[in-house]
Amino acid sequence: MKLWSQYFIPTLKESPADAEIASHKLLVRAGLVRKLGGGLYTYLPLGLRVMQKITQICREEIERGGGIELEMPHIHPVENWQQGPRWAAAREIMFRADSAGDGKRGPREPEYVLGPTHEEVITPLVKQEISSYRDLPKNFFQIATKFRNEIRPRFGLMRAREFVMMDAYSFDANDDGAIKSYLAMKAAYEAFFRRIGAHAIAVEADTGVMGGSFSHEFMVPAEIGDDDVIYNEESGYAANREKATSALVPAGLADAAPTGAVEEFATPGAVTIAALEAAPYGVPASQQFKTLVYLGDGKPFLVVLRGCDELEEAKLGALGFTLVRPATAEEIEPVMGAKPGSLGAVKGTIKDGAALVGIFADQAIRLIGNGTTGANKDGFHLRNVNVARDLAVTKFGDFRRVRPGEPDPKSGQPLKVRRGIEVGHIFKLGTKYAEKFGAVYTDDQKQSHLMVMGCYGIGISRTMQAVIEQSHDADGIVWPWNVAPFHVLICVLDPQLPEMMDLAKKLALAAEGAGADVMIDDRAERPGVKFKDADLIGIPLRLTIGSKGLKDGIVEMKWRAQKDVSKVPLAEVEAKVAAAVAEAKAKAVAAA
RNA sequence: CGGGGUGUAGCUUAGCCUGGUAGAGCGCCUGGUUUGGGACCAGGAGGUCGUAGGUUCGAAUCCUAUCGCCCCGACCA
Repeated sequence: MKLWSQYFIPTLKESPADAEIASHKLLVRAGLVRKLGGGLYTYLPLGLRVMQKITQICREEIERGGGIELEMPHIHPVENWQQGPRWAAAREIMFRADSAGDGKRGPREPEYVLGPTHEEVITPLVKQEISSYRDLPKNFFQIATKFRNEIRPRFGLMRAREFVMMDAYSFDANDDGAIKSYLAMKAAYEAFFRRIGAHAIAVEADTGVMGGSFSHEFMVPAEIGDDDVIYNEESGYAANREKATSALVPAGLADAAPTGAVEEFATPGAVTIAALEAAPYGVPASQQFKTLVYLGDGKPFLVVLRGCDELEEAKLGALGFTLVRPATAEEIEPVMGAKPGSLGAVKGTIKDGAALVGIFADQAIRLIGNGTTGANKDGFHLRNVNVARDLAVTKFGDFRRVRPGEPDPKSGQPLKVRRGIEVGHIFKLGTKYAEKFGAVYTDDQKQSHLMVMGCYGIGISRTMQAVIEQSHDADGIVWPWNVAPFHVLICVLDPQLPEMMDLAKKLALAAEGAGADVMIDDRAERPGVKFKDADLIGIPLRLTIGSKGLKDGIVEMKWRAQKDVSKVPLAEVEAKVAAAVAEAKAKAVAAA
């Protein structure tokens, strides 16, 4: 048991000026964290306890899912990253770990970076240590601090420059094994989030800079989340907006027949979809082709969409480029022969078609059939452009952003959208890293093969805040039992009376005997202050010992999540407290 | 990095427009009265007004630069 007066819980009546959302305010007000600088936080004793509880549950579940714990350095030789597949893309977010000495060593290139994640460390390690199929599969994990120079830290621990993450890396002999490892981790994640009392849902996600073949994000639904989840409850479909697709284009859609010859017409000054929709042209956006020019690793390519659709840039990741960005107007004209606003992908109209590495069309343009597009000649457009006959499409794909209300790819029912906080992510990586680092093993036929990898992350510190975001009320935090910094708070209203403190300690022992962490509020504060603080820090079970109750021979027992107070006769209180703790514990286990 | 906002005591802030040398509440310290939902009274400590220039007899206030922080966007656990 701990005595509040001997502990350190600096609660605040007012919210800090720089906190905007409930969970961020409560983190600070309840004395869980304090800010050092942008995206940098001290975990105060109470916050650290919560982190430790989450960490321990995470450790147990990942181990159950096949993980083996180790710990890697936070400082990485830059060579590891240069050798890996994503140095160009990832270096932006990495901190350099230069010497902060007196400068006598002289300026030098960064030789070290602070680890934002550890594929570049674990893969060489496994390459060095494992070379036989007999030693596979293996799944290594750690729970440690990560460093990312986020362009914009946000919302307290939600996006910090330094944060605690569980990261795991699986190595399998083949694809089947990798899928098995992936599914085991998915199950471990689900168990973890259930146990800590967070309602997280697995959604299909884009693989981003990690690369790899498929992935799921674990999202805690919350208004303040950074991500949009596209979902349908009945069918169970759920995907990150970046990845989400819909059944907008029917599976058996036949190509539309041409309606006439392609015809050029003058459109002076009309360089937007909206301008062509307006008089005198009157072409609905849904009948226009939108042609965008991008650079993939420096080489131009086109993306063609319906005029009414938005490009989902993340989906361009499927094209296999390392770095993708929109081309500038200066880069576009020499290739296309026109400025943005008059661009199109009609065969024979592109000035330097040979420069293009591809023309990628969203499949939804097939719904247009015959439409209007730019002529690659400033001030002119083409009509009667037939998708099958006239467009020089290299490949059709899914590049548009899905909108709510479109048919669910699983059931055809309308899709919905809601915000979520990403608290975990699992990737099936494939052999991308194994290739770069030469992680190979020998099978029972003396043949060499690349290991097939997966990687997995849970934002521990972010999860702590997500739990608060999901579980609080107007008075403060309402901790789920399994992550509460303490389970039982005993408020002693007259701590100067030894008999009250004796009773408090007796009850504390009873609660501890039943498996609870107990805090006694023995501060010389007025009752109102203690009750307000108790609600604020959100301890699940509160016992109140005061002269008023003792006169009637009772102790009060109140659950943080409920309104009613029960009065327990002194003769029964030890047993009742122990029973309440045992019951809460059992409930928390049953939920998991 | 683009757009917007903000910086005054440990915290929340007033004052700034219209320049005259900083005020409140909370917290803290002392004493007293209180004691079941953030008590009251009296006294007290605590501020180079983010920083650096400039204008002016005089700058928290006006101008310039710079830094920090917050929000929106692109990226991520």
